[in-house]
Order: sequence, then C-alpha cells, then structure tokens
Amino acid sequence: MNRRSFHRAPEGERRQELIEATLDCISEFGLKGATVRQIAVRAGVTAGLVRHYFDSKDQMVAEAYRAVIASLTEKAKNVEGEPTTRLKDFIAINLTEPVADSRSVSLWAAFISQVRVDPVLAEIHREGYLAFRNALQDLLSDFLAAKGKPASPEECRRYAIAINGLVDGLWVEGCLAGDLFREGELVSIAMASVEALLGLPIEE
Amino acid sequence: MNRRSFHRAPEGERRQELIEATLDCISEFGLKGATVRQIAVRAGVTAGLVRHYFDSKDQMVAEAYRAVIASLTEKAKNVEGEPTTRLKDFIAINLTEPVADSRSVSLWAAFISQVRVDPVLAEIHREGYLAFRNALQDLLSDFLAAKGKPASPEECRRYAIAINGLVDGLWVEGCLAGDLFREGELVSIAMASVEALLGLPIEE
DNA sequence: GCAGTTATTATACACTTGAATAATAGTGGC
DNA sequence: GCCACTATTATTCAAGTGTATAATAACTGC
Repeated sequence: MNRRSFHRAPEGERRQELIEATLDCISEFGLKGATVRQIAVRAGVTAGLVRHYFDSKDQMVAEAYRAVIASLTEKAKNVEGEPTTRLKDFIAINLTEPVADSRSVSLWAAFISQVRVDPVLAEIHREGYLAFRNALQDLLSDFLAAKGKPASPEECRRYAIAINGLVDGLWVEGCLAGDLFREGELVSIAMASVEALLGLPIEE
Repeated sequence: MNRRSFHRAPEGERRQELIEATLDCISEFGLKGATVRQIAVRAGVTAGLVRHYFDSKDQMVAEAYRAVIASLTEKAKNVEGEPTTRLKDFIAINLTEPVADSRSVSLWAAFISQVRVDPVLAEIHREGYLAFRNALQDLLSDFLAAKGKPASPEECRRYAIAINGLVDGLWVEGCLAGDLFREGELVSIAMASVEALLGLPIEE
C-alpha cells in the first residue's frame, strides 16, 4: 500500500498549475475532454486535489477563462512608445505568435461557445471584450491626434469597432489555417487595411 | 407494459430532425451538454434511434457541422443581381439575422473549438472557409471590374482576406453582444469600411 | 527531532455517458 | 386483412463523470 510521494506546492503556484493544465486539456481535447482526471494527470497530481483548490470544476474553468482573456489582452494593451509605434505593434502582436496560434483560438472558441450557456462566462467575456476595444479606441484616438487628424470619440468608436473586427477576424483565420497564408502576409494585409480604413499611412 | 406510440418518419426527414435537434442542443447546452439522450428528447424520439440513423454520435455531430456551414454560407453565396447589389447584400446578409444571431455563433464556436481535436471537423471547416472566401473573392473581382477599377487575382485575394476578416469579426462581435451596438450600426460600419478598403463608393 | 497542520493521495459513490441488444409497433404490398 | 419489413422503443451495460470522505505524507515552527 505504498502511496505516491509528492511535493507540497505553495498555494498560488499550484492553483496556477491547475489552471494551466485545464487550458492545455481544453485546447487539446475540447471542453468535454477536459475532465477533472485528465486535468489532474496533466498537472501531475491526483483528481481529488482540484476540489481542494476550487469549489467546483466549473469554478476552476471560469478562472481558467479569466486567464485566457488576460493573456490575450495584456500583450496587446501594454504596447508602449509613440502612437504610431503602438498602433503598429498592436496589430503585429495580435497577428503573430504567441497571441496568434491554434491553441489560443481553440481556447477562445471553447469559451465563446459557452457564453450562451453560462452567465458567468458571458460576464467575463463582455468585460474582456470591452476592455480590449476601449484600449484600441484610445490607441486610435492618440494616433489620429498625432497625425494631425484628430477624431471625435464617436468616430474613434466606429474605427475601433471596425479595426477590432478586422484584427479579430484575421486572427481567427490565421490561427485556424495559418498554412493558407504566406509568412507575414496577414500582418501586411492588416497594416494596409488599417491605413485604408483610417485614410492615413502608418509609416512616417 | 404499454409502449409509447410513435410515427414512422421517412428516412431523410428524420435524419434532418435529428441534426436540427443536435444543433439546438449544442447551442443551448454546449457541446458537452448535447448528449444523445438530450438530443433525442429534443427530437421527440428515444435515444436508441440515433444509432439507427448514424454510425455514431460523432458522425451525427460532424453532419450537423456540415449543416451549419451550409446555412452560414448558402445565403451569402447566393446573392444575385448587379455586382454592386451583390456586394451590398453580401455584407448586409452576414451582419443581420438570421445569419447574425447568438445561436449561429455558438454553433460556429463550438465546432471551431473542436477543429484541433477532430481532423474530420477540421477538414469540413477548411472546405467551408475556402468556399466562402473564394465566393467573396469572385464577388469583389466583379465589383471592381464593374466600377472600372479591375484588380489582379492577387489583389482580389488580399481584398477578400481582409474583408472576410472584417465581416467575420463584426459578425462575431454582433452575435455575442448585439446590445452594444445600435440598430444597423454594424452594417453601416461594415459598408463604410469596405468602401475605404477598396477605395470606392459602394452606392452609385 | 518532534508535534501539529494541511496539502495530497486513495478510494468510494451516485450518476451520466455512448452504445448494444431484444422486443414491438407502425407501414406498405399483396 | 394479413404478412413481411424495419423504424422505433425499452432495457441493459461497461466506462467515465464530478464529488465526498478518510487516510497519510510533507512541510512548519518550535
């Protein structure tokens, strides 16, 4: 009756590991393949431990979704420098790895598909979406002002909606079938499209 | 020992009903909530019948995905009339009901999330995506020619990628949080964006 | 070192899952 | 009206599900 030996991890660390394992399983096996047991195997622990850290599996999945949203938005929101550089970086970051990869879009889609089912996930989604779009709107506002073509908040809102749609759409396309595009093609198309949408060259 | 009375349906009809019930369940309860039993209840039959019409649940789900793709693309691909009208209709159709509704995006996302898991679904997705984008590319080619600005296939390809991304992105946004936009706003933004992208007015 | 605390394991439980099987009821042909 | 055919139901099964519980191994403070 030998028990497995184990390592006692600090609380925050193990929670993080479990969330990461949850995301791995969802992206590899889908939401229904991400069972407590499978997640535990991935995290290198036994299934019972999940309930020591989370009230339920559903709660763990919800927290995992928060982590996805955060990782998708943080890189894009933290662009720095001149408005022009920031806009360019925003586009490039969202359309190249690690943001643009098949794992990310699988996770995103898995959660999106639950938004109608689970109000908790719906709320998390809405917050993330608005934060992302507002960050883009501010970015566009700065960019247009710097280029000498300042726009009203209402105009910026419309630009943000359009460009957010464009970038999201290209992101999905690229993640799902990257092999249909040449290296750097999506970024190049996105840059040219944003220039056309704003009626301004992005480069100096 | 009274058995339930039932109706013997023609083969094609019942298959259709089962597929429709599958989609209803996926959109309402998610992929993992769409169990054989739940689907059977929705279709008004008993669970065993599923295996009379399909080799397995997975096969039924795959056929259901084909049906989704078909319904998402058929309306958009069958636009008719002058190139200008067709382009306008293409945009409007994709961004208004019944194509743009929360059920559609839930189904789409549920399947997208499985593309990495299930090669069968991946193939169905790729076919549908390419058919859709190629239809758009032809549409754009006709439109540009009609407007006296004919473009090379390569240019049309880039336009098609960008506009497909834009429309897809706005479609997702609208389906998931339609209440964040005013009536007709997404269509209006899309029209203006496509005009800017192509450098041409769509209206006469 | 040792005792107390608790993170972790192991096991059990009630329930759901997709699938297989056998019985039966509806239907079309004669 | 009866018969053959098969679509449909009812039941069963083994495997897998999330969760609850109790035993235990790993750390912490002393």
